[in-house]
Amino acid sequence: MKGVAGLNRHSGVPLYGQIAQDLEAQFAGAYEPGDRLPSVAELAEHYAVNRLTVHEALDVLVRRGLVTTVRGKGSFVALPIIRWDVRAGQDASLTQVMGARGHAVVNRVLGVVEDADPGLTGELGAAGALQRFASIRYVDDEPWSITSTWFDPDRFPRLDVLWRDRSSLHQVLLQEYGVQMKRSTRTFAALAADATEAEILRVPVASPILQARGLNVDEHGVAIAAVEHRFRGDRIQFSVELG
Amino acid sequence: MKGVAGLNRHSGVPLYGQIAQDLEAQFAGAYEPGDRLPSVAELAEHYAVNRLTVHEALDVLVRRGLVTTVRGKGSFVALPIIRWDVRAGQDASLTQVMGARGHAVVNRVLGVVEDADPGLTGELGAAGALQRFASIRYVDDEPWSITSTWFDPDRFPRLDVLWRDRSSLHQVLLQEYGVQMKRSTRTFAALAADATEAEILRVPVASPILQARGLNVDEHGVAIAAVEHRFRGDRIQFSVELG
DNA sequence: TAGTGGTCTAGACCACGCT
DNA sequence: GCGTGGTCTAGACCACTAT
Repeated sequence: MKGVAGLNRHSGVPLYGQIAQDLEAQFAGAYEPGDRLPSVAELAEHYAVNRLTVHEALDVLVRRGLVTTVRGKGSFVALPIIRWDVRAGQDASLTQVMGARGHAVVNRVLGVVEDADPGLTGELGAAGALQRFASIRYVDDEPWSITSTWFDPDRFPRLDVLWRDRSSLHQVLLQEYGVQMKRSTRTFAALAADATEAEILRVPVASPILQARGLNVDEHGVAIAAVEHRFRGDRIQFSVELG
Repeated sequence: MKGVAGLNRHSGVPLYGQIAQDLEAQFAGAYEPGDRLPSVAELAEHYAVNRLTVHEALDVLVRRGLVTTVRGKGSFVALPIIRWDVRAGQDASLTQVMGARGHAVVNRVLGVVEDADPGLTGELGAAGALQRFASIRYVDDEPWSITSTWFDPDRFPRLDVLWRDRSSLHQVLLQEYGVQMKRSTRTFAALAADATEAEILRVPVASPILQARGLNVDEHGVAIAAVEHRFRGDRIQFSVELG
């Protein structure tokens, strides 16, 4: 069974690319999501290439989200991607939407720091420095997004204490300050995860990240918070009604 | 100058990751965008590691868009990312916006095929199969996005002929059919480029792609086209004012 | 202990750009 | 021809999982 798959060493296409393509083609039919692939050693023998070459092929598929590798266990066809529409309208927070569907959403506040970003301070109409909250959102114990939220501490005193380990910021604002927070503007970009983000979100370095930045306002349209979300690209999409 | 950079072989962090971090840190200060980095061989000697290990470090930075490598020439600090806000409101097409700023926008129609996607057919209220236009958008001769656009051929007969090699679809629709096309809904996701997309957009495989799907409507709010853009993540961001 | 994927080395050859 | 990055091999060692 050597070289049976028809690898071409002089086609200009690297062997690991050909192997990745060959494996991907088999995912439609021969493999089910969750199936274990042959081990690196077995694949290396099957394709008659070095183990490293197989590893590079798997690396391509891992970065594309088609394969998951676990050290000591094996390589697996990735589970079908669960995409959630975070419909942009109104006041529906992810915590509420997902909670209604029976998912456990936990928001963990990592910490609060002073941040004197002049642009954001102006947008929020603050007099002094802002408080920046860093938090991670987990859905069913899986990390989904990293969020930075900037508030004016003069407008929301003691928020750093009140928001500690409570899932929903929306709830805290409503119950403690009587403020109904809504999304106002959002800017979307596709980024690649750096080492820190990758570790927090448990994805490979350089995985796609959907970045959503913008402003949140109260019921009178007054800006009360600046937000930056970094969603795992394999878990979230964002829907918007325009104009 | 061997091992001078303080690489730690027993920290659990792979050497290529440490090297990537070390290089990235130097980009703020020691290097300017466009500067050539030392060659792989020089870096290997500097860090006292194998060439392959350096290559893996550069690979991380390339995938994150921080470094560009050119075979036969060298590795270079990537040029500053030009991000363009495609403000979502109204009828402003990218062609118009960029043209007004002095950039040459060319839209090349790759081809037209029949596509009987039942979901899209229903959304467009079409009776029969749709026409799917595949096109690539170039800004200053650089590929920026791959677009698929679905039309009802009964509503826009001969569009496949009229839109060949004309930059602006908006213009064609306005001049030939008297229709003012606007964006209606958009869904954003972050994906990883597959081999085909990567080649067309001239980016590495698995680079971040900002996918925007949705509907376009005429001045009466009637759906006339379904659209899917795949933007290079390093070239485009999308801004939206929410309701 | 055996099997898995992850990293690293030394060395080789290739494709490409420049001079 | 020479230097560049890209690919590939053979072999080694490691970290982790399961039994």
